[in-house]
Amino acid sequence: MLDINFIRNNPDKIKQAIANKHENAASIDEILELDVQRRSTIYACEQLKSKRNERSKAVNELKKKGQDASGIIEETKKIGDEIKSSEEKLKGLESQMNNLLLRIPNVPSADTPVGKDEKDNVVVKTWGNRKVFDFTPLPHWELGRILDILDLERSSKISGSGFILLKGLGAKLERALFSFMLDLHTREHGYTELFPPFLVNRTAMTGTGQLPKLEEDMYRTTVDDLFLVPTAEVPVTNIHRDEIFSYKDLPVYYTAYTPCFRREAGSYGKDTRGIIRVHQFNKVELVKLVRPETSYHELELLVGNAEKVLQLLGLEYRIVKLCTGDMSFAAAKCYDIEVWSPGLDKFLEVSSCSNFEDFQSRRINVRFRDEDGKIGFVHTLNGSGLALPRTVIALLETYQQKDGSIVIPDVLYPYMSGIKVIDKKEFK
RNA sequence: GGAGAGGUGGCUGAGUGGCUUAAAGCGACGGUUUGCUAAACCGUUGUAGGGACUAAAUCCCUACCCCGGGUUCGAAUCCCGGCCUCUCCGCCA
Repeated sequence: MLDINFIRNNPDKIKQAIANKHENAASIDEILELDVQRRSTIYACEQLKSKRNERSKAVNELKKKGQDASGIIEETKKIGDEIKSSEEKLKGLESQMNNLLLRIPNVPSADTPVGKDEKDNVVVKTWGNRKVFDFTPLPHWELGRILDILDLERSSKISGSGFILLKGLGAKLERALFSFMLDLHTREHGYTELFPPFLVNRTAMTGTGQLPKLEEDMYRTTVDDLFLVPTAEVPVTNIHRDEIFSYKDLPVYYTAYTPCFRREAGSYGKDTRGIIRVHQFNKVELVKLVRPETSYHELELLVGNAEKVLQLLGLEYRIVKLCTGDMSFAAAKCYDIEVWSPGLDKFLEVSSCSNFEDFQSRRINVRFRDEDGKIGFVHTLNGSGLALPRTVIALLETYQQKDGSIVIPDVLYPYMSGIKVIDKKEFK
């Protein structure tokens, strides 16, 4: 959520930013109009309350002296009625304004390229060499079928399409990967590991910005109005809601593994083969709460932490700076990390690392007190470190051999009980 | 799920309708004293919104004792609803 004072002082800047994100800017003028009404109503209402407080004291004085106060009481009753109607009016104005404010996207950072869609993103880095095969590399779903580690026919039997059933060493590889990632981020990168709830309430979902805009993309339990987490960002960022940090306690680095649940409404027919786009997947998330002046530096560090996973796994990737049109609702700046898939012959997004500045912290009311005792909103950041299915795709496809077996990268040996190759018994 | 108890400032904890501007203590911060530390003593101590002006400082007002309603001239206090915590019982991995 943007600061109403900021909107009041920079309406044109914000309208431009919204246009660059391809969202509807019409509500800015409406918000400003509501704000004027709101403030004059507050003023009127507080004048009345002040008057009432004065009268009540006078009643008490008279009663103490044993005098009759019925005149003042009658008069003050009327003030009470006026206050009530004034408060109702104010409540209406505030909820209208708030509803509009919650739907205003964040303003992109100054160095974010202005653009329409993913074609206008800018590649800022590439890492690793293109793997050369002396045979035609298979896509992961073929490898998964041959090795009997991925069974999409049976997962659709129990859940439907877009759900993954891993078997044998495929299941073990999944567990190995997120354990490896968590250990890397906690041991080498200074993150504290969390294991949060997978169901969260509506307030948490609104705090990080998934609601109200993306409700149709979330799985919701109707009886209790709880949502299955679409990313660990939601529970983790919301942990410190309504808290004030001491400057001594910042920055805060959290990492968490969770499954992620997404209905992917509106993306039917896209990436339907294999496990490129699924309704449930595993992910290790990185979340930071930092001082505002450090947040852009922290974003670079966070991207580096996520990259490290791919470097250690020896997988080719590139980093893309997203343009205004391709960026998410809440982000001010965003890098995507894309891993190379030899079987699909394209890059796949495995991480999206964003600085939200104070957009989320305003919604969830997370602040800090600096050395001078001044209070301000923290900046929040997050990024995947990494999302599992596409990492698995790249790993299987990159390390496949002619007979379909998979060579495990050595950093994973300890997590695979020393197993170095996934192969089908028939190949032995 | 049943029965009971509770939710007050950074923390502990008083407070049964106006003498509360929320007591007291602890902590934190500042000062005095001190070779240093400690102790003692003195002082300070929340958040948000609105206004005085354009900004900062300052001042004034309003709100906030879990949340939302209600009663009342007046609510931390009384009433109703909700959420959460604790204890016991039941059920359960």
